[in-house]
Amino acid sequence: MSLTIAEAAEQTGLTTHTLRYYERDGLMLREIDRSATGHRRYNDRDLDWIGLITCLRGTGMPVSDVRRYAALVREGDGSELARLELLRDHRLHVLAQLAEVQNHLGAIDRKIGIYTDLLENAQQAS
Amino acid sequence: MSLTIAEAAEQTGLTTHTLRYYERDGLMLREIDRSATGHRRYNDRDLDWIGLITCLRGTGMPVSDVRRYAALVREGDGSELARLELLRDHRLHVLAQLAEVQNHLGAIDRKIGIYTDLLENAQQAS
DNA sequence: CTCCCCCTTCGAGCGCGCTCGAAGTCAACC
DNA sequence: GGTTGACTTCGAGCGCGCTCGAAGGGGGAG
Repeated sequence: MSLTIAEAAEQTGLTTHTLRYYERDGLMLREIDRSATGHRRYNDRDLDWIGLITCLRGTGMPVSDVRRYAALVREGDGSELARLELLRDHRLHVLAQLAEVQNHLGAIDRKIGIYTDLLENAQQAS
Repeated sequence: MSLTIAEAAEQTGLTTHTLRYYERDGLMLREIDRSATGHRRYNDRDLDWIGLITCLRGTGMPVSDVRRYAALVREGDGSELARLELLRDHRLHVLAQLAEVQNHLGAIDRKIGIYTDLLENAQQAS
């Protein structure tokens, strides 16, 4: 139940470079365990946390905010409200961004409709 | 019905810097008209086109693909199918990206639920 | 013992999409 | 005539998030 960095990379879909980068940039909850020879060993909790990072990053949260969130979790008891607020703020950003993308997508779909009709008519005419 | 670059920026929500950048990077359909003194004058068609660029960029299309699309439009008759394919490809990317974001958002919402419950119970206990 | 591969750290580099600043022109207003 | 301010071009710079390469250390297979 502990993975090398290469295995963790495979599992999470990130690269080993990115995993090390997240760690040195303070996004991880703690320093990753090491084997006797100094190699990183990722456990289940590490992978869960990386999963959460992926959700946050994948919805556009800046690395700096992920770092802040990680710091709150590291603080432990008492920071729950701050964490909740951070997540709720982010949620609103994501919803706004989704609405905007869907709006833009609607315009693109209309454009696609125009070209589709145009080409269908051209085919009929030929 | 022709706007200065500052007015066009205001209308489109872009900056004057970005408008010039789009032009020199080949995203516009043609060179923008100039006043007697060499100042840019944006007309309605320019603004419509910038609106489309905004939709494409706002849904994550890379500048290089917008440039390709603009080149196809400039080519004129005969490029309609290529334009349609480009838009359809992009549409699929957007849909995939939306699905991923919504998926990630679900995980975040569950996390928010956990913290919300936690804090409600804490409040009851106090 | 050698080979090979995966790991380590550190710091530099990169790709994208702007973003900015310098230096200059011109028109309008006081 | 001087000042202000919006515009011009050009090229450099920046912020983000990785991404990569150099240089070196084990450790297991043959």
